[in-house]
Amino acid sequence: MSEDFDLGAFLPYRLNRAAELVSLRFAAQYRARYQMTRPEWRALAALGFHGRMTATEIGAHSTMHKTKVSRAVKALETRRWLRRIEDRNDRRTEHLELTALGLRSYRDLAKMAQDYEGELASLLGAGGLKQLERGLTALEDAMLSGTGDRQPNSQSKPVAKHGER
Amino acid sequence: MSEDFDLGAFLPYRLNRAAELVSLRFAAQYRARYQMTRPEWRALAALGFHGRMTATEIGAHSTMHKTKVSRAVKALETRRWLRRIEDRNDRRTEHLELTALGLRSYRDLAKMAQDYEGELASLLGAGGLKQLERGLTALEDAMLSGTGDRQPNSQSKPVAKHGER
DNA sequence: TCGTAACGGTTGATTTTGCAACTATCAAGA
DNA sequence: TCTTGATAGTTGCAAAATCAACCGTTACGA
Repeated sequence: MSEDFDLGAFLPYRLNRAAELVSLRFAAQYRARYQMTRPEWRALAALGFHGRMTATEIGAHSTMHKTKVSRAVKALETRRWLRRIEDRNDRRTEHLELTALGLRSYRDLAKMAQDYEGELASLLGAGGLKQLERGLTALEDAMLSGTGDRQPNSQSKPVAKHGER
Repeated sequence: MSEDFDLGAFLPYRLNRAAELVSLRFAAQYRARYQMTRPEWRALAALGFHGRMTATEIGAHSTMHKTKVSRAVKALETRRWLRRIEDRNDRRTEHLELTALGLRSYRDLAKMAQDYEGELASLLGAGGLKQLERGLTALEDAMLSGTGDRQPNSQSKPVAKHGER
């Protein structure tokens, strides 16, 4: 059966699995506490951590598609956790900023995140954690700078479907 | 703003990002070549690699929800890439097996996967790869054995037999 | 040998996503 | 000024993921 391809060792497979295991557990926490979705938490975290930023910046930062960001922002706005501030020089963009309410929630969630991180760290042990972090750093560097953009077209027959324009 | 929580270093965040970057690029390949979805590729890979197995086993292995597996299997069956084999002792379960056609596609895809893995490895460098792998192993061990909790499945199973490696 | 609970798997409804097309704005030329 | 082409962000819609209920079957204790 197995020829020489080892599925269990295949990096995308392992990474996905790991990411799922790690983030689902945390997602369950903020979901239970605030009924918030993952994109919402991500946007909130970005804003809380970096302070005022635009939707596009949030997207770039958290690798979320702009529609996801748009909807997450709308949801947070509805909760009155953030407000939009227009740019005087460019009326297309809007700067986003957490309200006091939003900031409070952010702090609470950041605390939870830290706790969770500590939990993970102790589960992993110092050695495992360090290796994982280094490995991830290497990967990030490789993926982002190594090949420039993110259009996947290395080898393989393209059967381009949509696309023109 | 930032207090002491560092979003950019938050493990779930980094892992998700990494997993996305790595698997999306590969997903684009098999999608372009065979018009197949991620669950389909996963099911195919599991079957191709492990040989005959049941839908539940596939799910346990690839951490896919049973409905996802069910639909992926149906799709693969429609393509005539797999066949169902009934169990003589238990008429609820069905064993799944790739057809010759399915096996051929699996081999082709496994080849692509290997190529991709090689590409990743060279991007990462020997050191980075090794660290990432070790870190992932540590994480897997920690998450799976460290705390018995499993996914939020309505019908959870008693600790899947992860003969994994 | 019932009755009940659990299991393997499927289906339909609901929610979430991703893509494409759209609005509105800006910027640079001709 | 009038085009043409980007850019920021939103929205409609179709594909995909999730959830809950379901069917037929099996396991097991009373």
